[in-house]
Amino acid sequence: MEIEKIIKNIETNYLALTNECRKDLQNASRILSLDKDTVIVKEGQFAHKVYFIAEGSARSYYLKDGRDITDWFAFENDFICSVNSFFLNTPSSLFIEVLEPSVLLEISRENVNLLSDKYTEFDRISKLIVTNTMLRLQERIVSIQFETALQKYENLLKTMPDITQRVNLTHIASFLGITLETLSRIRNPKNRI
Amino acid sequence: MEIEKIIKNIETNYLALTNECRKDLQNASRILSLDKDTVIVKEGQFAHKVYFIAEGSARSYYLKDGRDITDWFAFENDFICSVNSFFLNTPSSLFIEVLEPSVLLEISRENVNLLSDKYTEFDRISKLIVTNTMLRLQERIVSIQFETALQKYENLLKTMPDITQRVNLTHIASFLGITLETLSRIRNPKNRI
DNA sequence: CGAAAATTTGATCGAAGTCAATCATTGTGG
DNA sequence: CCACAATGATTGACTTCGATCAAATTTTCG
Repeated sequence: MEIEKIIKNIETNYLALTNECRKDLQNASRILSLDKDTVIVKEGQFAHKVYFIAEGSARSYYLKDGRDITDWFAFENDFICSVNSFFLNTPSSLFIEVLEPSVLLEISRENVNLLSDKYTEFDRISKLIVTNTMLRLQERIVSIQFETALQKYENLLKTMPDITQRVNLTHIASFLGITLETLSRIRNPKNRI
Repeated sequence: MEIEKIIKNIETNYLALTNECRKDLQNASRILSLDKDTVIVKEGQFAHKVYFIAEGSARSYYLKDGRDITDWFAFENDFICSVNSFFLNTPSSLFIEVLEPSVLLEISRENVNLLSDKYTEFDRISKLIVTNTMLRLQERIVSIQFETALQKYENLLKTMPDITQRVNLTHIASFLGITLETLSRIRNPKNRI
């Protein structure tokens, strides 16, 4: 996939850019074509890049008492980064890995800031992403706090219907904050009655 | 409390402003002196104001199956707004009420946007607030998902040590996603052993 | 094909929820 | 300024959802 096409996708999914901004973004970006299971960010690293998923999928995860907990999934046209490291310039508490063969667009924080300062449209896009993320986190808190395991799962399927075909259940379970066993039982209609 | 003092507090807690920006902010703001229990935002309203707490405290809450669930607490030098309504211009899903006699600075979204466009420092402050909120939500998800009721409570006390003196336990319990009864048992050292 | 990984199924346990009653605190009107 | 509602918090008995531990089964892939 060529960089022009990817940037066009960003524009259709977020906001249109001026020609000049588009050109600058192109020069500030790098395409990564990655195999399944490639880890692109490790815990402890300073992770000052953000990734746009052109093709494939990725997840961020952390280790809590040795257990691998998925924090976030990203699919086509989503952005993903190590939030604390990218925004606070601290060592990453997250890992990020690609879940399928994927094509990503990588942009550094430095370039994001430069482009945001130079182009209002770009600043709008970056604000939009942060705001949307904040709102999704808000909704997720409500979901985690007051829904049963089944409701959480059904909720997830509403926003990401094909996730079970693309991501293994272990990751989905940890994302939902339930065990793999519970998720398995929930998915079996016999156990619902 | 005078508006100059309040804006000075915003500056010391966030970022310094130029004289011109400070003056514009002053003209764009309004002071509210409110009694305990005053509801300043109701569900269903378009709530395009953000409030800075100069004195006192406030909470946002929503009704889930008729139950009053606290979504967020704000104390001195915090900002609070109905996130979905302010950022997406949708009817508020939240109520906001003052928990103590309070002094708030009210600024409209329109003015926030005007000031952000005009002054880079102001834009930085607004980005800072959104980013910090996002990071706090992220941490809260981890806390909700993997901690026991006791750990959640102790966690809350770390970030807001005087909360139990200022907010009643019903609100604290719903904020933590536990029942009032559980919170009460947790707080009694006899039940810990 | 066979080993490793992923998922399902079963049995048991425990943290926190629910329902209900009691106790404590606050605040208002007579 | 007390009395007595009203609100807020505690305690108790019981239940339940989902966790844990363990084993079996299915799928994936070299």
